[in-house]
Amino acid sequence: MENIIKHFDKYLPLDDNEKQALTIRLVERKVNRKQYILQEGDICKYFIYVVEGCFKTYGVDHSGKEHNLLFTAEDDWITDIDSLHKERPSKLFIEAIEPSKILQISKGDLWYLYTNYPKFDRNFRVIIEDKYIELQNRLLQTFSTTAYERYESFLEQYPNLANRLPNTQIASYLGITPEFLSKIRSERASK
Amino acid sequence: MENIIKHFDKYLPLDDNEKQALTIRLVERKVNRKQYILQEGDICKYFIYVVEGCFKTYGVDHSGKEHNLLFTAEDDWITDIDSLHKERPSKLFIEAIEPSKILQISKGDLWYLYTNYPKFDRNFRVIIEDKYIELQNRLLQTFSTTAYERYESFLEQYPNLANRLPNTQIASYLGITPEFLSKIRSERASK
DNA sequence: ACAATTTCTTAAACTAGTTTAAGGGTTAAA
DNA sequence: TTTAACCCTTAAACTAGTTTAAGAAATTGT
Repeated sequence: MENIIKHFDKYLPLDDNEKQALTIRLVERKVNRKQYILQEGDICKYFIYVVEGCFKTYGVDHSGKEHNLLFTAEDDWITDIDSLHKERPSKLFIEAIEPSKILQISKGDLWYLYTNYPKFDRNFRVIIEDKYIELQNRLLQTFSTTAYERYESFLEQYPNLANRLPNTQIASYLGITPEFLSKIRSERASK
Repeated sequence: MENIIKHFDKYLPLDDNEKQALTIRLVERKVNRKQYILQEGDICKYFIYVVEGCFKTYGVDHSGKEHNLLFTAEDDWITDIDSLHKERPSKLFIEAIEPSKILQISKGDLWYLYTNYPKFDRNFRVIIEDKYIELQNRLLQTFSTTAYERYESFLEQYPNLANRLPNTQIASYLGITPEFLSKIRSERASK
């Protein structure tokens, strides 16, 4: 629980009341590698804080291929906002790629915090704004750079994740096939 | 000003105090076709509500090509959240593609509303969540469909914009060249 | 420690989308 | 009402990235 309190210090720090209100509503869970915390068709019920481990969020296209939208590691939040808010079936899978520990808060509890402790409205507004920025940069990059450049900047931006993830997953994140990533890597290596 | 009040009715409706606090902080501006309300390198100063007209938000790659991230028409919001929040130079251009009318609120005034009228924290949280969902769906689609499919679904999703925009702009939004869009269109027509 | 599964690489044939070029059509401003 | 700027289309040559296939290497569960 310490981690998540420290996490909020980066935004508007919580007072004791707010800390208490938050912590009694968080449920800790352990998640195994390859275990799903959300599957396509489910209605997403939780906003989730990752204490340790790593998750991938992906969609599956009509030919069955997976496309990684994002990775989420320690001290970051994950959910399907679309499904959580609109209470409609998710189009996404969220799967642990390492043994992980999470803190989850249900939609009802989160709504309770929003209406009774306005600071949560503020903090989650900023958290989501940060995620919006991340996504916008990713989209811009996807349109305006080659796969080679995207791989370079992935390595720079997530030096930490690059070691922990199989190349198949990175390829899916970059929007290319693992075979082509392999080619990029061998070109890179010969320099 | 009526429009924007009605707009908030879709979220948590504003009471008279809040309406007043908002409207005295909004500045109305007319913007000509091809006029910028944000240019690369600028620090974005406003959160903007589009009363009428239409804007494109795009980035320019190292070879000078434009890539449209999104279009924003009536009764929608536009800004560069990244630049506005972090006060760093924007990577984006926001340009009117029709003569337009906007209501702008400065960062300082918006922050004032956030801290003194918590309902704005709430409402803007939800507005940004909706924009996040939009962007996420767009990214997923970009990865998992062909240009042909993307064009089809653009026509479905924005029947309204399809007539108002030149094909060059649509191509840039779809992430393809105008020449290839032209090919897609002629294939479509021959069916 | 072993068997099973997943992952990585290479290479050849292929394809979706780009580039370059050129002609004709439309819009907008002087 | 002419000129400039932009827009749309077609077509041929090209290229970034895919597909298919197959073998070797690394991880993982038991």
